[in-house]
Amino acid sequence: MKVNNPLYKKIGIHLIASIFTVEKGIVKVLLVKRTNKPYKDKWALVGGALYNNEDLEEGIKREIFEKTGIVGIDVSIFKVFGKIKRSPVQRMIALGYLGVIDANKVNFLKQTLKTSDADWFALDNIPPLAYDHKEILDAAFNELKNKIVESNILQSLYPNGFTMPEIQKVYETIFNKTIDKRNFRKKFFSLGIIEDTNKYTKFEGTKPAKLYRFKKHIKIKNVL
Amino acid sequence: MKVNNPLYKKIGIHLIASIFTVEKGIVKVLLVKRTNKPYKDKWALVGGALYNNEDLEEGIKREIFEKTGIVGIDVSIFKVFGKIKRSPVQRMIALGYLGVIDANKVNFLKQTLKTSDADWFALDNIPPLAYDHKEILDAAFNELKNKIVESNILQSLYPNGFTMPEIQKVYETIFNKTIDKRNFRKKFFSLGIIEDTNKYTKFEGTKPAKLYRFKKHIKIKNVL
DNA sequence: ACAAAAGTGTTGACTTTACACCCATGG
DNA sequence: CCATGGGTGTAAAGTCAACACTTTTGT
Repeated sequence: MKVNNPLYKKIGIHLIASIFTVEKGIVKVLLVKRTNKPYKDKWALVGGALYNNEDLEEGIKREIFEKTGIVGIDVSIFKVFGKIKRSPVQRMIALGYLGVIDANKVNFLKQTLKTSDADWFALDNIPPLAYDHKEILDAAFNELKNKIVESNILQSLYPNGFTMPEIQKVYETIFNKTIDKRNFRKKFFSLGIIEDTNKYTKFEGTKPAKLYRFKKHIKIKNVL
Repeated sequence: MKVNNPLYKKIGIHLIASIFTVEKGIVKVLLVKRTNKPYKDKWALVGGALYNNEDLEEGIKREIFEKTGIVGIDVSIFKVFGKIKRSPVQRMIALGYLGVIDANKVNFLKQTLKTSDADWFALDNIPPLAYDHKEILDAAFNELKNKIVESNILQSLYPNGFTMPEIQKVYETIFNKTIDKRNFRKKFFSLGIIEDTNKYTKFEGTKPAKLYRFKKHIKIKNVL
């Protein structure tokens, strides 16, 4: 069978990742500078167009690799952006992806075939972005706030475990408010997504802090 | 600018709606029988391919109209289905939509240019479906259970208001369990999405039941 | 007057929030 | 010995689940 109706042609899929990190009380997102038209020399979220011979997951990972050199990052889809003119070239539907990594444990390329620069940007200091990427970024940050409550999305920030004070600070940063430490511990532990190691390490204080880690497999809560 | 990379071509978007109704304690979904290849003469969810000159919302409404004659139905996107071989014709990404209407207040066409039949099917009596529509339907029903908890998605079932006993029955049907009526009233009212009318009507009993209605503007929590 | 469904409150279990002091370590 | 952040419990308020009787109407 062949597709003949011209209205069905010339549609593409953008896979666009908002990759966040949290550092010293600041949430940052990874942006790259484009070298190609359209939006040449503009900053943009990491991503690009899906190939017709790859699955979505493959596609977003390939795009992240091509534009940053980063491999092994977990991202998940959270929203669809479909306005007719969101791309000036041809009709493109964007699938928004969300991920979190530790800026200190990842190396990314400053330049690739399609980018001339890459960097972390604090959310209150975002330069003008290509396409509708600002809208996508805002939606992604909003989704991040939902996701950290009952998932292990922060696991990639702490592959080797974390202390309560430090992860509490991440929550406080993302939610932009302070949380009582006794209540935070009780709640966070009772979610059942973390477990005790028997190690200790230091965060900000002089007293060693207990090290926790995310459980490997988190069961997703069903409404029913 | 032109798109040259052949890997970017030959991708299309399916817009696929799972349209539910609830009747006499049974949840049903609207299916249509296809007259075109592929999956000729198979039952399918309502939907089709997006045109490159229409917004997503326009597209799904056009598809619903073309395949059923129904207008004015509200649907919202809930998930993306992107496996490479989900369509045998060419690469298609499906956007899954979800809606609810009252089967008694809507008329749909048994035949259209692209369908030879249409009907409501109880969820435990679904025929073999085209494409991956069974998977889409299952995901949609699951999403329906989430959505009815904190949205006015059932509004279309009751444009003129509803009584507590009748809407409780809808909840019990969808969740397939009984609910204490005192607790149901308290919870449902406290959600803040409905309001009192001062009318009364009859449901199953002889005693008139108070009529409630959904508030006009509820912000709906979308998963996607 | 009776059948059938509508309507209404209270209690105990559990969850969430607010709040203050001692502990371990490095300098 | 003191400064710094790490670590801990309890009580009050709010939320959720279980449970039984009275009211209104049609026949």
